[in-house]
Amino acid sequence: MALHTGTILVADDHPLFRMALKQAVEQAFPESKVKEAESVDQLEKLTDQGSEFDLILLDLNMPGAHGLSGLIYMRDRYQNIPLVVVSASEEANVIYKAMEFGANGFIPKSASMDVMVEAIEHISQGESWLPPNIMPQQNPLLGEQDHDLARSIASLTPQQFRVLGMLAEGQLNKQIAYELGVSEATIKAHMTAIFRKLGVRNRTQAVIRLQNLDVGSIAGQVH
Amino acid sequence: MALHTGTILVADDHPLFRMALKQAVEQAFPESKVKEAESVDQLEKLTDQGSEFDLILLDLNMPGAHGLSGLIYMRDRYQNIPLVVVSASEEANVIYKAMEFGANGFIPKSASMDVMVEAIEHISQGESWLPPNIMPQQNPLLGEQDHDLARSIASLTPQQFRVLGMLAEGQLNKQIAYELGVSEATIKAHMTAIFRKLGVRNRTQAVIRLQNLDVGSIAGQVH
DNA sequence: TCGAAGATTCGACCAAAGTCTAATTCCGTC
DNA sequence: GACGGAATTAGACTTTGGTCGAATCTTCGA
Repeated sequence: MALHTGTILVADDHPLFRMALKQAVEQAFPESKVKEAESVDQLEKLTDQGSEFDLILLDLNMPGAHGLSGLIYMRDRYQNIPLVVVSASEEANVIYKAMEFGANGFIPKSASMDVMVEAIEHISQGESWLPPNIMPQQNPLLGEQDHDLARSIASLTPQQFRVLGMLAEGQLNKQIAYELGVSEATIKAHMTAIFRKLGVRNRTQAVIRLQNLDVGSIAGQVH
Repeated sequence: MALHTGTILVADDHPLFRMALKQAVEQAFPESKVKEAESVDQLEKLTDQGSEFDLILLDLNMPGAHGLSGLIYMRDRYQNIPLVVVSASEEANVIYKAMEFGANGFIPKSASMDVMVEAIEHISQGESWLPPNIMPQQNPLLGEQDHDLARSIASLTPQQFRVLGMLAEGQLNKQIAYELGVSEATIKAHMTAIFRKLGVRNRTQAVIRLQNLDVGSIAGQVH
């Protein structure tokens, strides 16, 4: 694993913040190359074109990454690459869950440049990193069904994950088909496949199942 | 407002915990009458039959109360009655939101009997009450759209709120119709009315809109 | 007591969602 | 370079969802 250099990917849809992250990376590793992506689609294009990365900084609020499901999906696709979650949220709950879903670190967007540099240095050395005020969580927050759901999401194909994301935004099959440039019949076929993998019967239940990821124990489990 | 006595309603689906709450109430106010309900439906039956209460202890995980939406709905229906949220969740976020949505107090289920008694005493005197480790929140957590949504939920009729709850569990119109003993056409009509009030076009968007209540800023707002 | 407004109910009709089958393309392996 | 399996695509068909108009029922105040 690259200790001093390598190619680092910054995936965030906010241009200013992407720039700040890039600077932090370059300060920590002057020799490193930094590439940028402003959506999950762009990120996948880069890797499809053969780009290889030694570290990914991932914003969970970015287009295409829908909360923790984006992390789960990415974690499975790039298993050997350290993955750092960058997020505006500083909820302890979210941070713990991100780590349990396999993030190598968590950098809050409110962090100072120095802290970001420090975090990146730690993580690139194979250590994990958490915000200073956050204690490492001992007892797992996630239950068996959470991991089931994670496995389901990880098993989605790229196109299916894209479709699921648009479903989670409440779009109609017709709209999704138009945006992806395929027929409505195709989207329906993807939907059926997604429902099978998530273990639900229809789109409403799919959305409910997904929301349990982020909400978790707050509102109690649905029987 | 009854300072020393009155009728108090304990609404919780867990029998053991209902008993514990009842004891706490009787210890705080030996003169008081305690009535019990194990679902929102039962609670509404009691008030429909003319019962009047001076304080309601409400569990948000109870059947029929779907998270914070249950609080919003109840708060609007019984505006002059102090409403205390009792919940297994101790997330600061949830507590603050509950208070912003008009709860008069928040009692975590992990609290000791003494603490519960103290909380009930405070609230019955018109004061608010929070768990000891929770600081009163200064800046509002909720945005304008949250209050819009709250107004929408408050404007639902009892039957519509029931239907919305079952929708949020992922049930089909057919199933909801069967459970409520009406025709499927009726449920569809309720759905249309609910969508209008929530400002959405279909059931999937309705579920998404509701989830923003509980999740709030955790995963960021949808475009 | 008599409306008036809202709540609840329902049937008919149209739109959207979901399933099944199957063709085509893509990718890694032998 | 051919083969096999998975992904993507799509058409035909069935089921579910959603809107409209309208009939009862309730409730509350004139």
